[in-house]
Amino acid sequence: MDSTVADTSAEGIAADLALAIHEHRLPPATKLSEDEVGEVYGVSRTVVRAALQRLSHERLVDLKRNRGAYVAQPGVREAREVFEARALLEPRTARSAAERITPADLALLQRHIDEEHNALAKGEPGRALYLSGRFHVEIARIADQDTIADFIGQLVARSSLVIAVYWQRRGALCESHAHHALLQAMAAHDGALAEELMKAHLLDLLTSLDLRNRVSPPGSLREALGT
Amino acid sequence: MDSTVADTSAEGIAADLALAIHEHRLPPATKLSEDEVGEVYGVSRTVVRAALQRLSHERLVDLKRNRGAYVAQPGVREAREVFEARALLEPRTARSAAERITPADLALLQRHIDEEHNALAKGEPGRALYLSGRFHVEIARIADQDTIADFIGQLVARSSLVIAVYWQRRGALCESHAHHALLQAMAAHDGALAEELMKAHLLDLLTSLDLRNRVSPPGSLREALGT
DNA sequence: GCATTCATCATCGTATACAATTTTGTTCTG
DNA sequence: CAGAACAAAATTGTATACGATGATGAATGC
Repeated sequence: MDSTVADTSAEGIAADLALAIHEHRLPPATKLSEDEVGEVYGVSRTVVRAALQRLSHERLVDLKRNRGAYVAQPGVREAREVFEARALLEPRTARSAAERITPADLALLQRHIDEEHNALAKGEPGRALYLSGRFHVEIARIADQDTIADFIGQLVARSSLVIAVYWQRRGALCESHAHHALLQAMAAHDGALAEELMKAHLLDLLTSLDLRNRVSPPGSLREALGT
Repeated sequence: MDSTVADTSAEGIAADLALAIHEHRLPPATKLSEDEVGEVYGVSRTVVRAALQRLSHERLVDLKRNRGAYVAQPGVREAREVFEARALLEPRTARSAAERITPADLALLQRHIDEEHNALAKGEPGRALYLSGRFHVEIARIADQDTIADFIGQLVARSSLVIAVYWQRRGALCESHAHHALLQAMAAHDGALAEELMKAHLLDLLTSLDLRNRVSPPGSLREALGT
C-alpha cells in the first residue's frame, strides 16, 4: 500500500510530491490531506507536515491554516510574474553557460532532449514537461551558478503549475525545437545568440498561455501516486 | 522569561529569528538549539522545528542532521553567487520601479533612508543594515513584482550574512549616498539611470567584501533575543 | 604520555495523544 | 421548502514521549 519511493524523509517526500506536481499527476487544487499522504508513504503526520511546509515555501502548495494543504493554483498575476522573473534570470545565465560549456555538458543536454522526445513518444507529456524544465535548470548549473539554479528550479516548477492552469495549445508542447536551437548556440560558444534564443523561448512560452483563467479540475492524491 | 514577540506561530518565530540574523544580533555559526529557542518563545519544539526548517530553506540557517541548527556561514562561492543573482534581478527591477513610481512611494523610500540614518546615529548599525536591505525589497514592490521581491528579500537577508562574514570597511557602511542617488533617479522617472546606479551600487557592495574568509565569533541566542 | 575504546550525556528524529478549529449533516423553525 | 442553529465528525495545531544519533569524557592498552 506504500509508495515505491525509498526515501521516506521529509525531503524525500517533498521531492516526490514536487515531482508529481511538476509532472501534472497532481493537478492544481488537489487536496493533500496529512493523514492520506502519511498513509501513502507510510510515515506519521509529523514528517508529512515538514514536507508540506517545504512545498508551501516553494509555492507549490497552498497551506491554509486549519484547513489543509492544496496544490497551488497560480493566479494570472503570479503566472506573469513567474515568467518575468525567469526572463531576468535565464537569458544572461544561458550566455554564461554558452561561454563555459564543456563537451560532457553538451552530451548531457543532448541526452536530456532525447529523453524528452522519448517521453513524448511514449505518451507521457507530464514527464516530458518535467524533463524540459530540468533542461533549464541544467543550464544554470553549467553556468556554475548554484544559487541561480535553485531559483530557476523553483520558477520552473511553478511554471509547470501555470501551464497546468493556463496552457491553451492542447497537445502540442513542442519545446524541443527551441531547446535544440539553444544547444546548437551553446555548442558554438555563441553566448549572445544563446541569450537571445532563451529570451525568445521564454517569451514564446508566456504568449502560449491563455491568461483568462482556464481551470482544470483537481485530481485525486491516491490516483496520482498509486494506492 | 519569554520573548516580547506576540506572534508565537512558526511564521512569527521564523520572522523574528530572521530579523535577528539580518540585524547581526545572531552572528553566523550561532547555535540555535531547539530546546533553547522553544524556551525563549515559550513554545514546544514542534513549532520551533517548523520555524527552523523555514529558515533553513531560506538559507539563513544551516540544518545539520542530528546535530542541530546553526546560523549559516556563507562560503566565498555563495557570497559571490548571491551578489551575482542580485545583479541579474535588481537593476532591471529598479528601472521598472523608476518608470512607475508614485509620490507616495517616493515618500516611503525617503522615510526609509531617514530611518536608516537615525539607526546609524543611534549606534544601531545592524538595524541600519536591515533597513538598507528593506530599501531594495521596497523597490521591487514598487515595480509591482511580488515574486521578484520575494527573491530579493531572500538574497538581501543572505547578503547580510555575507557582510557579517566578509565585510572589511569596518564601521563605514555608508550606503545612504547610493540610495539617495537612486531615489533621485527614480523621482525623475529616469529608468536607465536607476538601472545603472543599481548595477554600480551592487558592484560596489561586492567589491567592498574581503573574500578571504574572515570569520566573526558566534554569539549567544539568549543574549541576542533577551532572556 | 598518547591514542583508542567504550560508556554516558545531550540533542535531534519520529510517533502518538490530545486540544482547537473547521466542516458537514441533521434538526428545528418560520 | 428554505434557512438557521446546533451537534457530530473530520482535520489540523501543538505538546509530549520515546528512540536514535552524534558528541563528550573517562578508562584502558600500548
